[in-house]
Amino acid sequence: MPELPEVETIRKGLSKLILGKIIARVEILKPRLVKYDTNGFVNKLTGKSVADIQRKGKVIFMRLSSGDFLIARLGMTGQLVFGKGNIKEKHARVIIGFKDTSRLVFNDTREFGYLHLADPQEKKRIEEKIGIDALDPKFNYEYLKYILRNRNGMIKAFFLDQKKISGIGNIYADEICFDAKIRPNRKIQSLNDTEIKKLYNSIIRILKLSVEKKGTTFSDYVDASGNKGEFQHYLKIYKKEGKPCSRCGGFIKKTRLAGRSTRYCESCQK
DNA sequence: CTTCTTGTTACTGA
DNA sequence: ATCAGTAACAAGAA
Repeated sequence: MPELPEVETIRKGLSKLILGKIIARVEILKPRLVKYDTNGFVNKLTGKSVADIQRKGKVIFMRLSSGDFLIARLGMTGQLVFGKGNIKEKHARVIIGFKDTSRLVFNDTREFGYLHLADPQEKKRIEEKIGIDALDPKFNYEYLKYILRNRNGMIKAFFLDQKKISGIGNIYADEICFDAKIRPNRKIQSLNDTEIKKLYNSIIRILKLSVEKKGTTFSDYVDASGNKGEFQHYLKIYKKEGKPCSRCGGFIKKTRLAGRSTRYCESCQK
């Protein structure tokens, strides 16, 4: 579920809820979802606290008081929910209990996400493998044009590839293409400067608006306090197949692209 | 029963 | 080397 706006909402929420709290115990319910060794994971967390929380693309980096990083990848259905007392979570995979008895629970129904403890060198290495964050101030129109040069895939596949730009997933890729009036299957080389500019503006507009609305809740996504997002009420194309296009009344078609379901308006997206 | 799902990676073939 | 398509991880909804 979580793409950039959802992960950013979680990051902001956690930053208000857990910074400085001393970790008293760590319960690993699904060892497979902890990289890499279970004992080291518990030992390196116990007695430490989270000093600050960063994000790049869809990845959360929690810097510990020790200097190590607790890295969270949420996959499709991962959640990081803070709570007090006993929370009955059916799909809890890791529970981090704080000294004051509050706790942070990593839930993940489909188990595609994982937690990872890394020293500063490894954290840097992981961070460098991820492309520029789509809301990084350094990501401007010239930057997008630069990373698109010499490429010739379909624009949506490019957006989904986290090594080029990070943070855009299947929902926002379709919403961005719709907003820019560009078909998701357009070849990169066929895009002129005006179209690249429109795509750039749409990336920023859509992602910022969704961060404002605290992300999209379709099924699993909740923020660090367990609340749903609001951006699902603003979606224009995702899951709208069969309905008339809100912009032009045209037919919204569903296809498959880069292995993912893809929606676009046959009339106003060129 | 089937097909679908917000992510990522490995593998295949072109 | 680059690109497109598929399966795999696993669980649940329709």
